[in-house]
Amino acid sequence: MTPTGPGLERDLAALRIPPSASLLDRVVSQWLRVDEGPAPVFVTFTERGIDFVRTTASVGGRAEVFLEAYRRRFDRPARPATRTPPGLVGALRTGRSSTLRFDLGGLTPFERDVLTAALGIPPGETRPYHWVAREVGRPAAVRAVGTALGHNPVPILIPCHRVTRADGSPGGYAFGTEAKDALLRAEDVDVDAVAAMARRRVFYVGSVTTRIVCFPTCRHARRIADRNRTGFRSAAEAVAAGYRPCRHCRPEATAVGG
DNA sequence: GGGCGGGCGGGAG
DNA sequence: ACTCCCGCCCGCC
Repeated sequence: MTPTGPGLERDLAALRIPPSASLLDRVVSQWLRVDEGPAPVFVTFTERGIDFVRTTASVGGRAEVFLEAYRRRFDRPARPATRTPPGLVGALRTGRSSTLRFDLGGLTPFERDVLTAALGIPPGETRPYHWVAREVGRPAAVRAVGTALGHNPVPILIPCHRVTRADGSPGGYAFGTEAKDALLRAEDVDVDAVAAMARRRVFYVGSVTTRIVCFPTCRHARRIADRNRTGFRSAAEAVAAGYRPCRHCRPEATAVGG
C-alpha cells in the first residue's frame, strides 16, 4: 500500500518514527495564496513542482473552496505551505514562468505537449489554437487542443489564456471569456485592434521592408511602422507573396532544412 | 455572418 | 476493445 494523506503521520507515529519534512513534502502538497500580478492565485506544490492553480477570483477568494477543488481533482489533501516555490512571485509579476517547475504527472503526453507549447507564448502575445496543434505535431487536432487547455491544472502560470481563436478573439476559458479578455488586456494585448483587423479579414501582418510575416500580437509585428505594415488573410498567402514566417512567432511551419 | 459538419483526444460505459 | 459523446475549434456554405 502507498501511505498518503493524513493517515501517514498517524502511521509513522505508531512506528515511533518522526515524520520528516522532506518525506511529507513528497507525499502531501503544500498550498499558499499569492497576491501578485493581474490575477492573484491559490497554488499547491510538492517537491516535484507546482501542480494546481486557481485564481482567487474563481474561488471567491476562499481557501476552503480552492482546497476542495484540489481534493476533488487529486484525491489528496494539502497542508499550509512552509515556503514559497522559487520564482513563483516573479512569474506572477512578469507573466514569465519558464523557470518554474511544474508537476504535470497526471496528464497524458498530448496534454503535456500542448501545455508546454502554451508555456512558450510570451506575455503580451497570443497564438491561435491551430498554431498549438501544429506545434505539437498534430495539425488537425485543433479542437482537442482546446480540450487539453481546458484541463490545464496550472492556469495563469501556464498561460493558456494566450491561446485564442484563429480570428484573434479570446475564445473559451475555464474562468470565463471575460476573465481571459481581461488577462490579455492586462498584458497589453491590443484586443480591440486585433478585432478590428479581423473584421477586415486580416489575421497576419507583414513588413514590406523585411518581408517577414507575423501573428499580429508578435512583439516584432508590433514594431512595424504603419507605412511598412501590410496585412494578410493567411500565412500561405503571405508566403506566396514572398514573405517568410517570423522565427519568433512561427506563423507557419518553416521548411526544415536537411 | 451564423450555422453545421469535420476533425481529434480523452473519458465513460 | 470498442463505441459514443463531449469540448477554451475551424472553415465553409
